[in-house]
Amino acid sequence: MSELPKTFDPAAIEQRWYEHWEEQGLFRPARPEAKPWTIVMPPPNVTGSLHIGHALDNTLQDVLTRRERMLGKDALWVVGTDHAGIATQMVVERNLESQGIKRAEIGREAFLEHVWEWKAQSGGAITRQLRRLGASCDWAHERFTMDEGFSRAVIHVFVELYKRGLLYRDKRLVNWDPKFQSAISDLEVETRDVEGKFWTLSYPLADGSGAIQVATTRPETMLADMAVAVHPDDERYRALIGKNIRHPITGRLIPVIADEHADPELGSGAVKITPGHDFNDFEVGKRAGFKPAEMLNMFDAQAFVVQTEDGLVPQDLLGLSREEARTAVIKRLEEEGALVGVEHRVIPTPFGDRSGVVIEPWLTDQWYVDAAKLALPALQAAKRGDIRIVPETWKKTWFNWLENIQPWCVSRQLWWGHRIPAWYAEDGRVFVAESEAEARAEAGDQPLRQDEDVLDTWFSSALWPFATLGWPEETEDLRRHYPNDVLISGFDILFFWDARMAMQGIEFMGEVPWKTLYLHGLVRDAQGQKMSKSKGNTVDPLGLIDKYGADALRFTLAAMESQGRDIKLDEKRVEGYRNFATKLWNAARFLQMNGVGASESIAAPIAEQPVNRWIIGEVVETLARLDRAFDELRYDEMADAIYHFVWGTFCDWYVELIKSAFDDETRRVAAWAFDQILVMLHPLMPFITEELWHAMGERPYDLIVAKWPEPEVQVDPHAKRELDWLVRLVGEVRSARTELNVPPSARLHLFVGDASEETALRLDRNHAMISRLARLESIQLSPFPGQGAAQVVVDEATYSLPLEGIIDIAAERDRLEKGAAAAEKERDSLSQRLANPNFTERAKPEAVEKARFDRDSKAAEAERLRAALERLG
RNA sequence: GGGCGCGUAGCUCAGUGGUAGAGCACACCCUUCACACGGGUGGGGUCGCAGGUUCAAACCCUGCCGCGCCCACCA
Repeated sequence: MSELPKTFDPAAIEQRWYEHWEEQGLFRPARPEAKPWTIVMPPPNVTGSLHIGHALDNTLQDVLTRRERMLGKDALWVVGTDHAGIATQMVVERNLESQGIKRAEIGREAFLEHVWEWKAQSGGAITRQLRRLGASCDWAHERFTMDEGFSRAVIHVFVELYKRGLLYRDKRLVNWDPKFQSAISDLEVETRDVEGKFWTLSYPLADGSGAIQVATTRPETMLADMAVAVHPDDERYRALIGKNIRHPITGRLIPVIADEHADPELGSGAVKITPGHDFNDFEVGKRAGFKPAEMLNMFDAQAFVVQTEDGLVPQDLLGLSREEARTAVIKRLEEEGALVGVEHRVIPTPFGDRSGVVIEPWLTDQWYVDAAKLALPALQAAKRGDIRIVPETWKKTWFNWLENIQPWCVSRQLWWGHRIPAWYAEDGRVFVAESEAEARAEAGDQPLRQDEDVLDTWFSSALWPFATLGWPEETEDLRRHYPNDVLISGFDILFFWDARMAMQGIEFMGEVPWKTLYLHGLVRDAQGQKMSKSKGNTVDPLGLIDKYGADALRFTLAAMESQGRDIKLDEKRVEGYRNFATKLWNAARFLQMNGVGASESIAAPIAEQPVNRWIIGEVVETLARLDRAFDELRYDEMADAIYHFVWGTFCDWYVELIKSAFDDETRRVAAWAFDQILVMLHPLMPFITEELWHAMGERPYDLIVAKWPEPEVQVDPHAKRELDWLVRLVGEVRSARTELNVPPSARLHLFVGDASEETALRLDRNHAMISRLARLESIQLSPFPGQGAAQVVVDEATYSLPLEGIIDIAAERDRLEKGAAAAEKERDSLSQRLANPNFTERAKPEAVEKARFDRDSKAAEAERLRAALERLG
């Protein structure tokens, strides 16, 4: 046992304990016989740094993991990092550019070397930061989405999906990011409203018989127009269907076609069709018989105007950006008198979520996963309950998304990532294989060229729950730890990651990846604003850890985590829980000073004294609350249960009470109860609890691997009632003292009237404690004979506190009057209810019974208070 | 246009059918021998609005108002 310093300094203990746990292998002690329990950490970006969202996510995971470990299970928390294709490539590219190095100039291999170098340099940051938070993951088996084994799994999945017909190459419109010059998936597109214009243009009929008006928000794409569509039922245009239009700028002859896409209600009812640059028009174009390969394209990869296949784009427009082209096109139309009208309008516009530039629908060859086929089992799994989704409200979102899922574009025109295992022969044939050798074996003797593209980062991270366990090898870990027990993630990656994991997990493992999916909200600032670097309102979790300790931050995040709601983080809360840690620290100091050490037994000690029997019962009840909160994944409830027990029950009452009676029994019970606190609090506050665990005495093992309590003892109802009475009595006396302005230092005599035998016994048993807490000089079992006393009523008895002339009679009368009136009001309202036959006949008998009991006790209390008023004179 | 959620004490949030809760903030008192990062006592809410169901509604139902998020191709 070591003596504790006066104040708790988290910085002094956190690193020491973390290193100890890790060095001793305590995050995953060998437990081959134990029941496995598994969770995988959403892999953070390898070159990223810990933000408050990570802190929340990983706190929630660590809390569960630590408890499961204490429950004796083989608790495995898989940890690793993600190569984060676009994000990482972007950072490295920017770094190189600041040194004047261009990616395109140095080439693929040299660039990748730079990325690996950057990974080596900055890749450890986030894992070091996770350690500071106290994350007890299995570092010994840390993974990376581009490590050798994982990459093998990724390639294997690609090839398998291809063989199963679930993955294919296709030419169609994709969301093209002109900044990254890569395709991105639907999910990476963010639609934002932008102030724009809505132009109405006049397209002349080729035969000179008139013109059709069309409207557009993107006039520049008219350079690739291939038709004008009208609704087949639209009488106004029926005669024009099949006629040609001479395009006002290119002179291209384009047909007027009939298609239901044209909405007669909108604009003129006629719409220009640009299949190569608009998703709707692409479909219309296909219906009109255009093959994707024939669709006109007028942009290069950076969205600058290029010549169309038919060579009809005027020379002066070539090389312009989208914005310049728009201006130029409008100017020309104006000059030709083809511009009919302009109105201002809010245009929903697609942006790349990372690049922030406007996304261009662009015609390219890409690899697609048949997501609809993979989604079906994931959908059913949640419907059947094989995946329990918490909070349940997300179920509907899950269904809705999976039911309407579109093909998933998985190829990216990047260099950093898993290169697509497809090889092209000169004759155009494609060979998908796990290695070039295999492809060559299939292709025979001819030159092969590997696909230049890499896979979407999420394609690989979707395999996280099983590829980290050794798949496709049939390892022991895989057998024991798949499916995982829980997945904890922010709802912002529900589609990106969670749903894809479910899809891939079921496809390749035949089972859901996890039994429970817990979704938490976003961490916002104290004003409820989304945190962002540009707004400058981010909260640095490491700064908070420096200032208040990791335990305080963890406790705050858990306490504020309530059923997936967003968290408004206020530093005051962190401060408050730091204070809580200090409170616990000082309770430990107090116990130490009074000869309380480590408990000799795990089982609750035998106790005679009510105060000790009571606190044992309170531990048992707190444990039950805590276990329930864990079952329901209610982190706020976990925090609330332990916080109120430690501060409100243990420190405020038990410790205060036992100050007057430190005997051996009390020492044993206090030691046991405090040990239970350390165990129960450990998942939330691992550092301080481990420190105190050892500070309290010699231990055969560390707290991190201590046994989670099992409720072996019963609550003693007698002790509970007795202490409840004691707390109320002390409270009443304190309240009277304060309200009558009795100096805190004054010690009063207490006279007790109408005490039952039980009350007399209780007063006798707890004499010292009551006197101490209520600051009494004496307690006498007889009514106060004189006048001028403050009086309080607790149950059947009336207690008088003579104040020898210092009492303010008027104040005391007010106080008693207020109490009596309150009791009478409640009595009357209950009487009224009981007088209603509808209530007594239809309400549940227990409710009626309770109402009667409450009415009677309120009536009695009112009577006693009235009597006290009488006595006051 | 669809879907989800929120509106309870000054602030942040629990509470989901039986007499309104917590933390912080606020007021007053206290250098009581673990702790002022503390102790004691107290003030403060017609539970967004309006209907309905029920013996009984903050809680269930309907509508409305306000706020937020997600999904969706209105040219």
